Amino acid sequence: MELDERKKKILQAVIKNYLETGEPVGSRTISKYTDLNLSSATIRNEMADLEELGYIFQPHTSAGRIPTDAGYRLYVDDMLSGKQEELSQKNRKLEEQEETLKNMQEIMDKRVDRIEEVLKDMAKMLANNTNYTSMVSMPQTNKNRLKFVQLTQLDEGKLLCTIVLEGNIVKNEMIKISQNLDQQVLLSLNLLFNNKLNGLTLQEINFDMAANMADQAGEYGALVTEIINAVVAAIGSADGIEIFTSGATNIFKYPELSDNGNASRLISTLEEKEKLTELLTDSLEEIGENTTGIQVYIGEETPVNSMKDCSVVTATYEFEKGVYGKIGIIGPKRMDYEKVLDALKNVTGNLDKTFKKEKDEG
Amino acid sequence: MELDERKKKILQAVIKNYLETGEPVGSRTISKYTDLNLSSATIRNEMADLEELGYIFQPHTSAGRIPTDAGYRLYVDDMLSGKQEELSQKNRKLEEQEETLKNMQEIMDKRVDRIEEVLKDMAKMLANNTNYTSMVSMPQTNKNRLKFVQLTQLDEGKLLCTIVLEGNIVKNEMIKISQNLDQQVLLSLNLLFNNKLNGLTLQEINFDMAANMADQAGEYGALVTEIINAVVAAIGSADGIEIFTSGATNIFKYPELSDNGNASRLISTLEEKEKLTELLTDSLEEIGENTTGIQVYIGEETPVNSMKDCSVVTATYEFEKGVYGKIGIIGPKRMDYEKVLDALKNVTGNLDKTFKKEKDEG
DNA sequence: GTTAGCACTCAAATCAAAAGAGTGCTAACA
DNA sequence: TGTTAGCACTCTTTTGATTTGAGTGCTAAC
Repeated sequence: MELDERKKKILQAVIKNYLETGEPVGSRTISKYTDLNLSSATIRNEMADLEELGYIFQPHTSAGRIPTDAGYRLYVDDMLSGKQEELSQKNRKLEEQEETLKNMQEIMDKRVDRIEEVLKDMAKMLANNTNYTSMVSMPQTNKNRLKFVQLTQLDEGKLLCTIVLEGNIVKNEMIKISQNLDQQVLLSLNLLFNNKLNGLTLQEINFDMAANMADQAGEYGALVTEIINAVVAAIGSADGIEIFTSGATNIFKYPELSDNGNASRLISTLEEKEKLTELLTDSLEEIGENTTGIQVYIGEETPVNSMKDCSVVTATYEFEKGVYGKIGIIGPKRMDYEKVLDALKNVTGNLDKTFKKEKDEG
Repeated sequence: MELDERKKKILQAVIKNYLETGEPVGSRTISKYTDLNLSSATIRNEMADLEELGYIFQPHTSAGRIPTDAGYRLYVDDMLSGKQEELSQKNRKLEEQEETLKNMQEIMDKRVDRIEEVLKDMAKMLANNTNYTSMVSMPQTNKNRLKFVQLTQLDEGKLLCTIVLEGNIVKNEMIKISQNLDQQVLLSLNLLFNNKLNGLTLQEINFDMAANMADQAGEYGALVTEIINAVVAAIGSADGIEIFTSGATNIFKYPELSDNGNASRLISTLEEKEKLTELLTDSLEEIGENTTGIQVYIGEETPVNSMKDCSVVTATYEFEKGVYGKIGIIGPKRMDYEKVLDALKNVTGNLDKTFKKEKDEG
């Protein structure tokens, strides 16, 4: 048995209907809903086939059908392959997105210096707009270049190390030192670091270089090593992957996500954030020019256990050349994929533009 | 009718029992539970009186009694007045707190530079330990003194302003400037700011001073004003009151907080955080030497709407002289007040010590 | 290949009855 | 006069039986 055109149409009708209502859909509904002009009996036969093929299933004997993960997958892949895209996009843009776009502009016009703020606002807007939960990761710094280091003696035995990365991400590290430094020494250390480390990525600051610099610093060798460690830690520290979430409570709008202690588990994951990194760091390397950087996890496909009843859609934005961040949506499997994909494309597009502009003028 | 000793004992018994079980408690239970040696019938009479006095009530005719807000209030006030404190504290210390204390030490031994980290860890530990939700506010900066300002030219037209407050709270502001500055000017500007503003609070940096400094700066007057504004904004900005929460999902352990959409409302408040400021900024001024800085809101007493079924206990810690932060617990009205009060006292005590030590050695 | 018709299945809603916890009140008791 | 035993009463919760209704699969006819 294979999936002919009619079966495909019926499957799509089932899914669309289920997305809207959240109720299992029966043959009678489809018989009216589509323009196929088939009786419910015929639809029933076809649906039995679709069930056998693994695209839909019945929660119990006397209920309508619900899409399986495979069913959703087919549906989403179809959508991603872009056959219906132009059409739907046009419709949406006109109807809904108008105000979305206005909001977005507003957020972007905000002081652009503060990426964190921008991203948080973005997440909030996305969550409000889609009625799902959203998450954003700060641009991954592990490929980011060091732009500037500034050492300042703050107290006896305390050195404030201000580290600026390409794209003006600022980090502060406090270093405890055993010896006190006079202004002169501090100045030359500052020079040393900016000369040697400027423009380097985390990977490029390797052991050799550190040893080399320590040598060069003579009696301050130990200190230099200490400082390099701090810089490295600041840039690439494991908790460098900062993630913000928004709209966690939207999950209460979908009983399948909030009943039976699911809410607790889900919100726990959102609160702890560690698991989210799996969704937002994964496969950054795989992104080529040809793909959109969009990834869809449906149900069991997600690597996060508490989200096996969810679908997760993530998209990649480019902060600057080679430095990416991700933005994602978490919702029920019966989410409005079309809307979500549109919204994400929109947002990442805008982010890309904003950061590019920012960079050009800076 | 008044509240004699026996009634008080019975009320306490009712509350204690209810705290443990979460079920309405009946006369028979009390008759056995207490050492009063009274029959259930007698207890019933007394309970009827207590109900009339407004300290307990029946959810329905054939159920046991539950404490009212007033009942809880009496109970908590009694506890706060410290009559039974010594006894219970000793018991607790021995039984439970031992590992708590060990945890705390561990957290405190962490790099102390990072208040934010310390506070977050503290909140997490508190939540885990009490099984309630916790929140912490960063020390209020609006009374904090400026310690150090550092201006750095970052790009064309961009000035990075690193601001360190007493207690080593570091903030970064990015300032867009119209004119470019050479190294020499930057140096003297740095000197100017550190000479003039060092050690001042937000209040002490007033208009006169700003005008004065602008005058003194000659052709850079406009720029100086711009920078002072940035400094002031950085210190006192409305979003300066940072709040961290932890253990939000603990509310699912208490049906009265999670049923009927309560969970959604509560977690929403925790996520948005704005409302929490009402709990964590309120009445900082009222704290004298004599009080412990502990505040208990029971049910309707809380200023936050979504928490009318909760009790909130907050405590104040001293970050440094005159600079306070707060730490709080949100739980059901039937929370274990004794445990919570102990835990909070413990934590604030430790925070005070840590920050004092930190300051002394710095 | 399509459809009408019908028997069948099973979840969900409805309803009635029973169980159980706890009370208030009365009458007896010390 | 305060305390207690006893009992009728109330109201929630549990349980079980019945009904309802949506939807199916199958068969036979078109």
